[in-house]
Amino acid sequence: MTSTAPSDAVLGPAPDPAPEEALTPAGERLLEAASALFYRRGIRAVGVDLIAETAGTTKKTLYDRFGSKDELVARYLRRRARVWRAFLRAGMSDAPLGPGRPAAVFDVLEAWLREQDRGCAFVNAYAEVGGTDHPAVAEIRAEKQWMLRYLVALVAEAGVPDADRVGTELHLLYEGATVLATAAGVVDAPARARAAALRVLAV
Amino acid sequence: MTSTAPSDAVLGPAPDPAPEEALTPAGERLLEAASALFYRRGIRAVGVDLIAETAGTTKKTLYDRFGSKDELVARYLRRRARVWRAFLRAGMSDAPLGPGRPAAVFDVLEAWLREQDRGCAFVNAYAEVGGTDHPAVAEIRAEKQWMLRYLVALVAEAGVPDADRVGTELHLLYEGATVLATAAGVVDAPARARAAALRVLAV
DNA sequence: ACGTAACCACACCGGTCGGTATACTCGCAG
DNA sequence: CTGCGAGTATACCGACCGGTGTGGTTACGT
Repeated sequence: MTSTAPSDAVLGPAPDPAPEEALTPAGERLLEAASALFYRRGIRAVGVDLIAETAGTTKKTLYDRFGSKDELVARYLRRRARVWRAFLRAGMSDAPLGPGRPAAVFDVLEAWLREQDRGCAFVNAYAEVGGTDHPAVAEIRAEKQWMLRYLVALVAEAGVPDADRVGTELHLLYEGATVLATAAGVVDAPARARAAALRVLAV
Repeated sequence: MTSTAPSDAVLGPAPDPAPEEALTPAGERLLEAASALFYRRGIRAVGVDLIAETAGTTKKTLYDRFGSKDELVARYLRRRARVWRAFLRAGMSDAPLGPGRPAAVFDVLEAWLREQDRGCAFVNAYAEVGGTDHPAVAEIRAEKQWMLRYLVALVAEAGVPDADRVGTELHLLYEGATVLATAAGVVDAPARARAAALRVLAV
């Protein structure tokens, strides 16, 4: 593809596809309403009655489309991963090439967190379903793994040596920045992480 | 005091006291049961009936002692902060002096996470109550701020320049390691963070 | 003309939620 | 001896939980 994303050669068989099964109009409204509510208030705090009402439809339709609340939660996370990846790739297309390029991820993160003030939906979801066999657990693991792979590939393409180690360290900074910006209210956490990233990249 | 903890001179008026109001025996059992259940399963997933039953007492006693579930949650977090700080200080007493000393925090974190497999109780709690006026929010903010101050003081005492900036970067790595070790299942995240910390400390 | 997928309105289910009320027993300090 | 704080046992409250069932209305493809 283009230089705006790590290549498949580095990433291995792109673990991204899964073309998102189509939804009926009411199903779409339900997923939209559920996503907003789950993210803002948490999963267990939101009942299926509220979701159906917000979507302007009924519980019957919700269960016809998604089967269970748990599956709806998994769908919510799967879609959110797709949205974040699109946002990230779009933001990275502006970033200049060179060894400092991976640090641009933190600029994208900063912009993202300006709108997404409840932090990482996956970390939040894991707080509620971790340690169970909830179908969301797999989506959470997948997202974190994807992000690590993306960062490692970015570092490798930037020509920085030791891509595996450096990519992992960027991942640590990325997660730390998200958590501190949100739970601790440290608004400049992404900027701080970006500065640290440049040092880790030895630029 | 001793060299096992940042001094008050660096930390400012130690924000640690609050001697923990005493509890009756039944109250103690309730808080103990609630702590274990909240941490393992999440706050909203645990009902007051289960807490009372696990503690071998009744809901009546729970509400006599704590007034509400929300207050019990806040107490749970307040106590947990105290336990973590004691664990941290005890672990740091073994760490050698010198510019690499702050990195020992990640050894302590690794040991802590070997037993605490649901990650950071404060991050998890924030996922459930963030964005509300829940009394737990203040405890969460306080814990994160305490940890930042502790790290900055550690860095300063180790004689590393730019303590404020470096302490913040260690904080990012610390939070990142906790989140990745838990939600992403990256078991060596604390070790990776420790290595990155040494580089940030320019040792 | 017929089947069917999508949707809506609404009623219903057992169970659990946080929280309150009543009534009783015990040990202890005045 | 009395009063009180602590605790136990149990019943109750309205609200909400996730999930199901019934019946009826459109619109569309064959």
